[in-house]
Amino acid sequence: MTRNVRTYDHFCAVARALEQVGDRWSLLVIRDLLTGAKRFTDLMDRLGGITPKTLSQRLRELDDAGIVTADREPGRREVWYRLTPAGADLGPVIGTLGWWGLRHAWRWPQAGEPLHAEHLLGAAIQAIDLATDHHGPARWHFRLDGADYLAESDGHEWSVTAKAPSAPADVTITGTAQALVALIFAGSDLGIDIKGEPGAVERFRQLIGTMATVVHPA
Amino acid sequence: MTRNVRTYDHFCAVARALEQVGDRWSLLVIRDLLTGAKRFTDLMDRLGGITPKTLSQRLRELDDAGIVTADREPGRREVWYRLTPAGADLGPVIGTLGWWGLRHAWRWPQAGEPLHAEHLLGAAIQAIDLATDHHGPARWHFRLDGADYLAESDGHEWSVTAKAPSAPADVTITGTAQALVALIFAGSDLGIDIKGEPGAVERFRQLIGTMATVVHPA
DNA sequence: CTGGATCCATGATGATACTG
DNA sequence: CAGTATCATCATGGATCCAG
Repeated sequence: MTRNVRTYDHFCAVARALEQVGDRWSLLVIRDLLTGAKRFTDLMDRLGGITPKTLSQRLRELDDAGIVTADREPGRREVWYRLTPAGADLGPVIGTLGWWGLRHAWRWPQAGEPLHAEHLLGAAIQAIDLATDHHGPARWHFRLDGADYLAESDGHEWSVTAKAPSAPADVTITGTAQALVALIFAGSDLGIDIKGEPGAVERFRQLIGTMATVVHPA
Repeated sequence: MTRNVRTYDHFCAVARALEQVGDRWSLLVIRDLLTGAKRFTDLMDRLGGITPKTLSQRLRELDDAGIVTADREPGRREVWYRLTPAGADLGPVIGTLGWWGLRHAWRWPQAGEPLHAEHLLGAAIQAIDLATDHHGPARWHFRLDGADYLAESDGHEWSVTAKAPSAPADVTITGTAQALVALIFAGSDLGIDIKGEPGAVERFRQLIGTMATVVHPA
């Protein structure tokens, strides 16, 4: 199988970018690597519906393009895929795409549709960043479905990382991704535990509902 | 032929957005409509390599998605395609994609590669916006290969429109797109005529070369 | 001449099963 | 765990043709 070298042959930066990341699934692979390195099967889990053939092909193409690298260590079975600096620079592309999708192509969770916490958190953070005037620092530790996520802002830029915080967070949220949807869209605390200083918890509660206010349900 | 309903079935704003605009050519159609309404054959010209079948299919899909509308007037042969407000909201997506492409996937113009002035201008404006600290207003009128373009900034946001300015511009640049490439990348004035107040012309000259400084040639 | 539609060839993707 | 092999299907490209 040779590299998919389908090009547009336009003298245009947008076309050049799409030649690298415009194939089906490519940007979703990058989306899932933005929160940290993942193994092949981690990606298979999150990219519900992709076939192993397509995933390995995309990873190889992204590697060739200098967007992804594969960490292989002798004596270890696992291969960890992570973004290169050029790959990490695609963050704003995913960000603007998600922001548009949130406002113009949203749909309520469908029956049987996989619900991954980090996809939800990515959209929530994007909505807070672009639709509120909150620009203070924040560190929120989510423990959802048994996995840890750290959402933090330095006052300018937000990030979501799939790991437990090394230093204590302002707010710790424990529960399921499903229950977090209910908190965001209905303000319901059912199945969610929120801990932290009263002021920080209050700020979190105010901000986390932002996503519900910008969605244009289809 | 039925609508291409291929979905990802992820509960994720990025995936939802890609279901609407992730098909091959879709974002390039939108790129070319960002500078103003175009006819079918205008788009065929700019989207070098697309087949009429694919273009009409994409336009129909984007229409169904509420991103594009077709203006048909009785007694007029032409159909003018333009972006809806939701379509215009994709501007930042094209912008970040082009900005990434400029830095990480640039390539010098290839022999026989079509060179369209508006694609060049879009990238130049993006580079000036993100790589300089120039945030004053500007109005530049380009007349390239016989077509008019207005690039303007209100001090916050840049835009490129494929039309002659209604009010006088600060600077008027006349020549070919090919010669503009030489100006940007080599500082060469050959084949380019620049008119305007000395201060405005000087600012233009300083800024227009920005693109050359951020490119990472492949 | 614009705005497509049609036919066929090819190549990309999907489904399923299987392996080092 | 990290893929590959095989087969089926569907989207896209190339060329051509046609209606208003």
